[in-house]
Amino acid sequence: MLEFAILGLLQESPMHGYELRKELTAKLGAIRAAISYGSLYPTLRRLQAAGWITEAAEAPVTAEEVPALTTRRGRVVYKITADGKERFAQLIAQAGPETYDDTGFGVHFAFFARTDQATRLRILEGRRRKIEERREGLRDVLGRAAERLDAYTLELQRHGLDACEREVRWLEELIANERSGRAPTVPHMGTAGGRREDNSPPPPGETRNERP
Amino acid sequence: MLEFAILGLLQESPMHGYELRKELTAKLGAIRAAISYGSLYPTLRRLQAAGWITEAAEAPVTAEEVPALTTRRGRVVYKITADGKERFAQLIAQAGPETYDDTGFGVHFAFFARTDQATRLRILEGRRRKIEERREGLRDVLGRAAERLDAYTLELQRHGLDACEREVRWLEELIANERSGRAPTVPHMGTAGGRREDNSPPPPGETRNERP
DNA sequence: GTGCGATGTATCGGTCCGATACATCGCGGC
DNA sequence: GCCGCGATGTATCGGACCGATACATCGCAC
Repeated sequence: MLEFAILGLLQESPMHGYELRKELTAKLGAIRAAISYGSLYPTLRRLQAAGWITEAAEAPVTAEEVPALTTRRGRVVYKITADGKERFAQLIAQAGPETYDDTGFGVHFAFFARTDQATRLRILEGRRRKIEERREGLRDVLGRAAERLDAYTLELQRHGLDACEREVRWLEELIANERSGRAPTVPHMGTAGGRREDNSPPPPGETRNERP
Repeated sequence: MLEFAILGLLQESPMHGYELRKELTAKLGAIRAAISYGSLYPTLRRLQAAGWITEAAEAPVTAEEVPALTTRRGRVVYKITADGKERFAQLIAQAGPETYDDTGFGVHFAFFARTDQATRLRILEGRRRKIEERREGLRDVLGRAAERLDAYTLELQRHGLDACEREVRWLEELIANERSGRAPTVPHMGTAGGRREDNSPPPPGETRNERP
């Protein structure tokens, strides 16, 4: 998962570890807490060893002011390689079961702008199926095993069931949108305050403004 | 987390691994997928080594029919010890930051029937605080960094924000209920079909019917 | 000039997952 | 009668990721 996310982000622009973590946190904030350095740095090393990314030594400020007084290790900027882009494409294409669990789906969804429509559809439907299964499981427990469980556990299940039903509806809308051409923008099902003006969806596909 | 859940479940009745997993799945189905044997069995061994649980060898059928033709290892039933109960109480009392993350909170909540009211309140409020922080983070991104992100990422954030707002409301109701005496039963905020008849909440505290 | 919060890289132990292996039991079908 | 097969049951191994920790630098306010 981390591998996927890093490869995806580095396609937008080269970055060093710290920056990568911040961008990751911003992009994936909805689905998981900040990612740990304890996984980030080892993963970067692994990707580098595999040849998916390379270390692009940061040109120190204006290239002549270099203090060199200190060890001057400084930030290590990583950029994606051609092999890395290929790898990313391959990771998008192949969908294992982990593609549909909470984290896996979230990460894939976050990079939908780099995913072709057919794959987007496949992932959305796979996720829906998975959530529907979870929903049925919860309904079963709430129905059949209700008397075996205490009131708090039951309340937890109800809340979970509600979340499942809500997500299924969300996915339905996304799938419908996807089928009929245009990009996301579910019509604000929440109570969440004011949706800001424009937000016109870009055409599906490559969308993000690459920084030069 | 697993340690906590196992100790909690074994207080209700002795069980063997497989059964433990099923009960765990039923009780925690709302917050996480089935727990893996790859963590369950090692954890059982760890708990046993620590003296929190003991192996209560299953009396094989009628105690004389024992075939012994095969290795006859069979199921290993575990029961909690006095130390184990003490440990569980201690785990409830001390709340680290992990008590408020998705999994940690869910597991604690699932055992609220064994938790005193003051602690329940503390955990609910801690969770609310945490979710409010996540919510603010998402609002920030949606506000400040909106133009830097593609339409899909934004949609993901919106969905996440919606979930946060929903959970905060849920927690508010639980907290209000908790303060004014009686147990859970949030008034069915969902579209979720028919709530079955009674469901009268038991008084807070020990509630679950112990199997003899 | 000095302290302090943000920036930045890095490692270590521990928890948990997913895949895999293997044995037993009960039951329906042939 | 016996064969297969799905549910029950215990177990290990490699790998992913986390949380704590350590340490160095930079910019800036006091």
